[in-house]
Formats: sequence, structure tokens, C-alpha cells
Amino acid sequence: MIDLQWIRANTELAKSRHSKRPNTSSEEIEHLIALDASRRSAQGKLDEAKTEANAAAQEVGKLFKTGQKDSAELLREKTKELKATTASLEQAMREANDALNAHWIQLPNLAFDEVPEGKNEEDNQEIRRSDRPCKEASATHWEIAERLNLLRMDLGVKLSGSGFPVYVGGMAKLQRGLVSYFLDEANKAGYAEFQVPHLVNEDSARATGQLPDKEAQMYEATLDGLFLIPTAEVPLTNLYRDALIHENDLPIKLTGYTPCFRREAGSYGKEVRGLNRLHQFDKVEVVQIVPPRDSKAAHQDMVHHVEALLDALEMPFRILNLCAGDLGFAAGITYDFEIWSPGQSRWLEVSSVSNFGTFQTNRLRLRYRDQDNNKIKPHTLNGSALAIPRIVSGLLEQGWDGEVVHLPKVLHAYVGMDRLTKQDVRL
RNA sequence: GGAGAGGUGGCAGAGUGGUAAUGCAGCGGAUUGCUAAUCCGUCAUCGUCUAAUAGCGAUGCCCGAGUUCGAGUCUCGGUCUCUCCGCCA
Repeated sequence: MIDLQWIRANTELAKSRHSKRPNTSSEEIEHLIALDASRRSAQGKLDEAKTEANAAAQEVGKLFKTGQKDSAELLREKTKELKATTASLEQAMREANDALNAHWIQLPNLAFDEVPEGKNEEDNQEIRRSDRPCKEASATHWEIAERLNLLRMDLGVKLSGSGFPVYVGGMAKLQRGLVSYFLDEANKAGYAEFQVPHLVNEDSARATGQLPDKEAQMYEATLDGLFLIPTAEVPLTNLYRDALIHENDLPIKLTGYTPCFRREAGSYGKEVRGLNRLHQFDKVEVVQIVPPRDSKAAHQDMVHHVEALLDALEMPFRILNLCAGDLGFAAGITYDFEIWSPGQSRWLEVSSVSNFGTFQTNRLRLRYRDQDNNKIKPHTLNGSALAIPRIVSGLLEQGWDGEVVHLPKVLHAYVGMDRLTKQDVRL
């Protein structure tokens, strides 16, 4: 959640940054400040009442000890009355606190200054693109996959439903190879590798901002109060929930491969053809936790990491600075990576690299001590490096020669072959 | 899933119902040829006051209810960890 102390001190700035997003108003910030003020005044009143009650209770103890039974009994009756007062003030305090939290937690992060104005994806700002040529009109990846018998959506439907693909032979190996390749590259770039749970509890989902915003996006195991992760960001970042670390531990750089589960309710048509949008897909994620002064550099660092991966895979790509309207709930700034799909003649998102500022830190209750022993809120960042099926669809369309799919050199050793050919698996 | 034991600050670790010891680490200071040692202070959160400190108040002993004038301590429910049993890749 956004930083309340900062907003108190920089109210006007907060309003303008908040209002950059569509469907927001500066009244929401004013309301937040008002709720905070009434919470604090409620606490003041409660504190006063409790001071009195505490003193009285102590006095009773003393009177009993010194044998003054009568006056003790008298005072005891009085403190009972005090109790009623504090009880009602306590109730008021709780209500003020709940009202504050209810409003606070549903406010999105403040957009960074560098975020362009805008309502939707049309207003995103292109940062740069690779100089690799974008091939024209080839076959789509689902046509290629069908020709080579690499993908069986129908079997996935039988097992689970639409959006749960079954990959066959070389395509399965390709995905496994990509996971290894991406993890190796992340390791080389200094990210420590983790294997984490694929189901998380409510606290974890709230801390990274999936709740309450994206409740409908996640699969939920209601019987156990667990959510299937929509991204490895959730378990990886939550490793540092409720933690007090030291500046010397920073920067923290984590990576992990997990499947990602997304309900994607309401998607349809060409959006969901082939591998475009899935309920389950594999992804390698990178996460950084850094001192506030370093977060912009860390963001660039992650962008360069993703860029290098796409270059090694010989992919034509472009980088977009998402406008305020397209920015996710928890993000302060996001760069999207899109690769060119010659089969579909459009750009497809393969990575999102975001800086969250202190938004997640506040929910995580994560702090670090600096050299002077001050407690500081670090910034968190994460990015896909990379989402596997979208890369696979790109590789299929880019490498297709009408007969086989040629794989980029860097993958030959990882996949154990230099091309994908027709699979003769029978089902 | 069953039985038992336990959960106290960054860490370790005390605490007959009367309002959270002590040690270590950290931070500030004092002393000191250097290093080390020693001494004093500080060292959870929120609020209040302030330019900022100091000060003052409240909260805080896994979470939530309850008993009581007063709960780390007593009662109930939950949760997590450990040990044993059962089941199991």
C-alpha cells in the first residue's frame, strides 16, 4: 500500500500522481488523510481514558496490599465504570482503524513521474526496439504446432478444460530447455535460485498486491484457504515478508521457475488462440529488493537482462513504458517487452518488468537497517525472464521454414536438437 | 489424522494475577599511544509535543475471544513448530 507518512507530507504531489490513473480522483487521497486523522484522534482519546483506568487499577492493587480494604472496594466499583468508557472508545478506535484500512488497501500504487499519461495500451510509450527485422505473414504457431504434432489442445480440454495445453515430444523438451536456459542466465546475472510453493496463503497474496485487486484472477483452494500462484513473484517476494534485514544484505536478487495459474475470466476469440492466453503456463521470474536510491538502476538492470535474453534467442522485440492507464495495481512503473509474431502480425507480451517502490514493502512489513541503525523501507522489483509459451510460439513462427522449425543456436545444447520436426507420438 | 510439549524484542533467555529481568549483537557517547577492554546511554509499535531531540501517554509476550479493578501468567477456540504414533511419493 502507498506510504501514508509520505502522503501526509506531500499531499498535493500524491493527489496528482494518484490522479494519473484513470477512474481515480484526488478525493480518494483526501479521504485517506481524513480517515487517518480520525484514527489518530480516536487513539488520542482512547489513550487518555486508558491512562486513567490504568492508574486506578494500580491504586486498587496498592490499597489491597496495604490492607485498606474498604477504600479499595470503593475504588474498585469506580474502575468498573471507567471500564465501560474505555470499551466504547476502544470500539470507536477499532472502527476508525478498520475504515482506514479498508480504504487504504484498495488504493493502487502512485504512478512514478516517468509514467506517461494515458488511458489504455494505445498510450503506451515505446522506449526502443531491436534492429532485427520483423518477418511478414508466416504460418501461426498453432498451425505449425498442428503440422508437426507438437501440441494437443484437445487432450488438455479432456484433462482439464480449455487453456490447459498438452505439449508433445520436442515441444515439451523445448520448454524444459528454456526453463534451464533462463535459470542459468539468471544465475549468471547474480540471481539466487529458489524452488518455492505453488500454493500460497492469503497473507502472501495480499502482501504482493494480488488481493484485494486480482481476487478473480486467481484459482483458490477454498477448503484450505490457499491460492494457486499467478506468478512466482508472489512466493519469491514473500520470502521477505515480516523481515528485518541489514543494508549489507542488499541488493537481494532472487529467481525461480514455477508454473503460473490464471483464471483469465472473460478472455475470448483470437486472444486465446493457441498459446496466446493460458490458464497454466511456465515462467522464470526475477526479483530484486534494493535500497530506494538504487531502484531505478535496478529496474534498468533487469530490463537489460531481459533484453539480452531476447537477443540471444534472435527475437525481434520492442520495449514499452506502460502508461498510467495500463499500469498494474501494485506497480509504480512497468516496462513491457513484446516480441513480433509474424503469424498473427502483432506484438505479443513476453515480459513485464516493474518497480513497486515501497508499495509491496508496506504490505510485507519488510525493513532493513542502514549503517546508522535507521529502519528503512526498501523497494521491490520483479520481471519475467521469461514467460515460456509465448517465447515458444515466437520461436515456432520465427524458425519455421515450411517443413521444420529451426531453433536459435543458444538453445541447441539445452534442447538436445537444433530443430523441431514432426512428432510421431500416437494418441 | 491421533497423543504430548512448546511459541516472550534482531538473536538468546527469565518471568508465585500487580503492569516485561538479564545476556549477546547493533547504534550513540565517555575513557584510552594503537588494538582490545571497561563504563554510561540507547535499542518493538502507534500517538502526542518539537525545526529535530528530549519528554509524556498508549499498545506490545503466536492469533482471536473470555474471566478480573488489573492477564506474558487463568479459561476457551484457532494457528504454527518440535517429539512420538498412523498413513504415504
